[in-house]
Amino acid sequence: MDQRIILHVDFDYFYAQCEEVRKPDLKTKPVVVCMFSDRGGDSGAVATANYTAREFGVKSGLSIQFAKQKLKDRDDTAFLPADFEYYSELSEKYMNIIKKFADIFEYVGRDEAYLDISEKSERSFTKAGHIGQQIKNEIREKTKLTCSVGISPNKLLSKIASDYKKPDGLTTITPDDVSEFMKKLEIRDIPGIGIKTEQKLAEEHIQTINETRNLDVFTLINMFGRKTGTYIHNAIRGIDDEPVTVRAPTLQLSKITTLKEDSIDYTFLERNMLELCEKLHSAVLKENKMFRAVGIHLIQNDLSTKTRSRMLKNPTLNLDEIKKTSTQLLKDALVEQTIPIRRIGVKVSELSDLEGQSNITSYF
DNA sequence: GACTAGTGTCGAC
DNA sequence: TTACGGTCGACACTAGTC
Repeated sequence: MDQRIILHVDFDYFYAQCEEVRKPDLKTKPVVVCMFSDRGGDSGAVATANYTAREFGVKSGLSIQFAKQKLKDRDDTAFLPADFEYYSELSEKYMNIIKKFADIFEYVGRDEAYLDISEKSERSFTKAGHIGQQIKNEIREKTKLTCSVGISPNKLLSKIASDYKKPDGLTTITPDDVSEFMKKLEIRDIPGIGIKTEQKLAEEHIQTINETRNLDVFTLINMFGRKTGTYIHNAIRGIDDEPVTVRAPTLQLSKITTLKEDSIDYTFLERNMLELCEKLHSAVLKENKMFRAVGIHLIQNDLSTKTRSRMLKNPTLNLDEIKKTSTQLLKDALVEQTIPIRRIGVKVSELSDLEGQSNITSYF
């Protein structure tokens, strides 16, 4: 097979950079973009923080309270509520700048994308490097933002590469570099290997990529299942065949909220659930989808989760169907419930496009 | 066995 | 020392059906 050249672009601390765009004087201050929960006060988590805030140990995922603690000596810190609509708007604009450099463009999230540039780079890593630099330059000129770019023979390595030097980095891994490059990595640098996988390996006294290499694929499959085991076996060797493809249509939509207070009271939970159903239904209409499954998600106050779901007879976009099914699932789930619920959510899945359907109906 | 439905877990952003 | 969001996709595992 011909050499592929894949490029991964990742905007640095994207949400915080977006805030700096509309308020440039933030640039000299610590900026923490927060997702406040409905519980009020400082309940919630950090979405992202700029590098000034990171110097104080603040990073995404931390509780807002903890972040405030760490930044208590910087009274100029901006703790801003996340404005996802605004970030999405900018993201769309910025992605359009990048798109034209790609043979195939894959949008991954507001702040990242994969580009297959095999043809455009004429399969030369030198030329690919020039393209990477061009992308960074154009983004900087047109948006004042910095991004980090990774270039390699596959998606996995390009993602690792874009993360390797941040912010404002450009890292290329040629096929000849792969083996040396992998040696420098920690297990957790591999996308898809998180805390649980790391712990499970540690239980077997496996702490490094090199030690993991000593496990044969059957052992890994035994530990993690067929797909995950095979994935890990390949990933630690820098092997990945996933093609860059245009983003697949959404498979599920959901709404979740943190309750004002922990509860096991059906009436209270139902009231919150019905509100979520309304919001979810709006999202379904906006996306022009029909659904054929409804599910609920309960997070108990020890952070353990309970989910219930049900397939419907036919695809529908009826709000009452969501309400009826989710409240019934809630009722069933609460039988013998002793642990109070902290967060509650509702989801629709098995989505299908309404567009084709409505065309057919209007045809008759 | 292949397939579907349902529950729970993990990981990424 | 703790503190803890919302959304989505992938997959493991189990049970039931044909």
